[in-house]
Amino acid sequence: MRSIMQKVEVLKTIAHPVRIRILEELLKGVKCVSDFEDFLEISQPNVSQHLSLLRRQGLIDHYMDGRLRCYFLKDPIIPDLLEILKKDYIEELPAPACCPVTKKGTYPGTRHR
Amino acid sequence: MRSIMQKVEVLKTIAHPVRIRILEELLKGVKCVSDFEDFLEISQPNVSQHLSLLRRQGLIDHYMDGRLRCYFLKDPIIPDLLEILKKDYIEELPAPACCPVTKKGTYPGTRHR
DNA sequence: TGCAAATATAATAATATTTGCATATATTAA
DNA sequence: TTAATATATGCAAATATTATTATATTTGCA
Repeated sequence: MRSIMQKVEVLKTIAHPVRIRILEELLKGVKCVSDFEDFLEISQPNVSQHLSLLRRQGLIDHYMDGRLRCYFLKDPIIPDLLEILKKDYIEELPAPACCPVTKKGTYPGTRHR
Repeated sequence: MRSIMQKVEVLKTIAHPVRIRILEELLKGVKCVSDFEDFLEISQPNVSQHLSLLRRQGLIDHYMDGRLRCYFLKDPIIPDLLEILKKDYIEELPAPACCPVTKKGTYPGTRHR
């Protein structure tokens, strides 16, 4: 099981527009740095920076393909997370029945919304 | 569908040790502020701060129960995300066959690991 | 009415993150 | 060997996040 801090690390690592797009792209298959450079329209050093953060966190890995570096997904949590983020949720969660007992005792409650 | 930026917002909001613990606790049921104060052993303003961020992002909501504020989960993505974070993954993802064609052409590749 | 409990808000200070830019390194091709 | 391509690294400026302290608001009750 991941510790709380490991969970936080994974989430923080993914929580960036460029990195989400990199991961979504890697879900489709292997890509090299210059592929991302075109696709994301950001500078090469910036692409490398994001890739190397993702790699440090163990979320992706790469192999050498001549002079290209081919990146691919490594941590199995990624496809699952991306799928949930893509999913359409229609309904909110059911609001709990009013009013469960809390530490301080129960009062007649009025719903906020 | 959530936009990229909405995905980033959700992830960033969850990516904090205190907020993960708040959400995990709310998964079990309704809790009021002072419950969290004891449970998390942080100051009341700090609890309120995290709760109000979670509420601003639409992840939780509350109702009044006398002078208590009872918080509960609202966004249905939360239980799904928490479940995935809890899950134990044994194996890494299978490494892709070496070497798919990339934009720049294919070279005889050597695996990095 | 007025007080106390529960909670929220605001301002601040400390810290962490992100970004852009310049430069360094490594490999290959000519 | 040199030029070109691919990638990595270091650093400073801009920005964001966090915890803390002080203060405000709301509610129930005496």
